[in-house]
Amino acid sequence: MADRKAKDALFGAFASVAKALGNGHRAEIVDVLAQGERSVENLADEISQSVANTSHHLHVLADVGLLQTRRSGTRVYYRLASERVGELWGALRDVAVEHVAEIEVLAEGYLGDRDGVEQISAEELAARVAKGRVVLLDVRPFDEYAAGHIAGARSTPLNDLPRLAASLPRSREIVAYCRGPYCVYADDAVRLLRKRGLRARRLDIGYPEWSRANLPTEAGPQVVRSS
Amino acid sequence: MADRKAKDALFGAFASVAKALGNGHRAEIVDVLAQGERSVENLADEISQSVANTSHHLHVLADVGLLQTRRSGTRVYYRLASERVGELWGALRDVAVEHVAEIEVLAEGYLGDRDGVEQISAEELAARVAKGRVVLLDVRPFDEYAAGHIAGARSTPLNDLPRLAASLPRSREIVAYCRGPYCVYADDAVRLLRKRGLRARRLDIGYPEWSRANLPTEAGPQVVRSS
DNA sequence: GGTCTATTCAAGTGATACTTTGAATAGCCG
DNA sequence: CGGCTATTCAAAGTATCACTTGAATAGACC
Repeated sequence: MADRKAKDALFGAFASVAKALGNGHRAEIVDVLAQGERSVENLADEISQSVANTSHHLHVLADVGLLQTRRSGTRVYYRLASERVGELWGALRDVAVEHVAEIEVLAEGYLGDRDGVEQISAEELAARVAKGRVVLLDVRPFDEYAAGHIAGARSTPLNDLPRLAASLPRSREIVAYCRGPYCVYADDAVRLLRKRGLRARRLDIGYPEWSRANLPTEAGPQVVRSS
Repeated sequence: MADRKAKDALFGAFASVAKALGNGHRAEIVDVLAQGERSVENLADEISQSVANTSHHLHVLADVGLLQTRRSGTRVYYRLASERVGELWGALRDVAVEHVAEIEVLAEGYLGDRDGVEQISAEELAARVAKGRVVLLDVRPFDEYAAGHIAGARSTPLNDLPRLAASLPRSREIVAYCRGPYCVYADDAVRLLRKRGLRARRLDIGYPEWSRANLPTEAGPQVVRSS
């Protein structure tokens, strides 16, 4: 084949995208950015890295085109370059969960024992929300809620949950959701609510997956901020 | 956060899948295996690498769980661990095409000038096949055709095409397809047919994408082998 | 000018990735 | 069993890259 070199170059370019995602910190960055844009400092804090190092990783992702930036005053905000990048991240995570043996163990190590954290599927939740049978709590930080949330959800950041738990109805089931299937927030929320005797489950996916499935969403602080 | 280490480990495991795909040769291997299982020797030949090196790369992919093997006599056959791996590869390629700037150039370098290689979308083809308006040619190697092909397609490996071109009808449009949107076979076929004055276009995707879209397929050499 | 944020640079650290070679293994065939 | 083939393994060679840190710089705002 005369064009072996050209073929290698083309597939090398395809592989460059995978290479950019092939680092734990960068994977985490993409996971966070799937919730919405973030400043460098904010991201650095989220992934527990120095600003310089975070900036470096952001450039690796931006150089292959996975991220875009916006400047506002002294801050630079990064976001996923398109919806498809979020889909790719989701596909990558799903394949990892299905095929990487140790993930089950690592997930339990991070999320804790999931006995007692019952899950509810997106289909079932969608049906129940439509019938008004469920109190739906978005337990992510408020900014992420404001950037977009499941239709009908109420913002209840994890910090505020202990205070607000008393006001939740005992007669209806409570469902909590957060960033994704491997985010701790909803698990923690469910454990807290159950300890107080409330009926609570967590959605088995997060907001980005819900949104990508074209299920109903809203944006902006339309529901009263819990503060 | 007390569980920073656990979180790093979990996301590191997610990233390990991307790392495995982060090499041109391995990306090419996955692309080939999306057509069906292959022996090591066969793959080595396809990607123009030594058997030992190919075996090494196969193990990298198999170690993270992306591939599975089957032994038959003295040969070992590798295949994608699941349909989802093929989807992941497709998502990766799509994101690369959309966001990696140089891919357009590299693709032209490999596929050649695509003026004169008109494309047809899957939707349009599906409609036309249903109405019998199209002669559909699978220009991949026969084994891949036998493993699965678009319903109604005829196997016409590129090598055999010059000989068979004369028997193709001038009254109907001819559509060729192959392994994927960045496979040369269909482009070469269209150029050859056009040179002979036939009306030919290429499908803008390949068999794996068609199959994943749940469009009609068949398996086995049901249509007479062109040989 | 002073402050804040982000980027860049230089440097250290450590290691990893890819390929080739030659030998070893495992199964087939006569 | 002995010879054959296909694949794997181990080791070595090669090259280079990846990640992190701390300090310097640049740009924007007040």
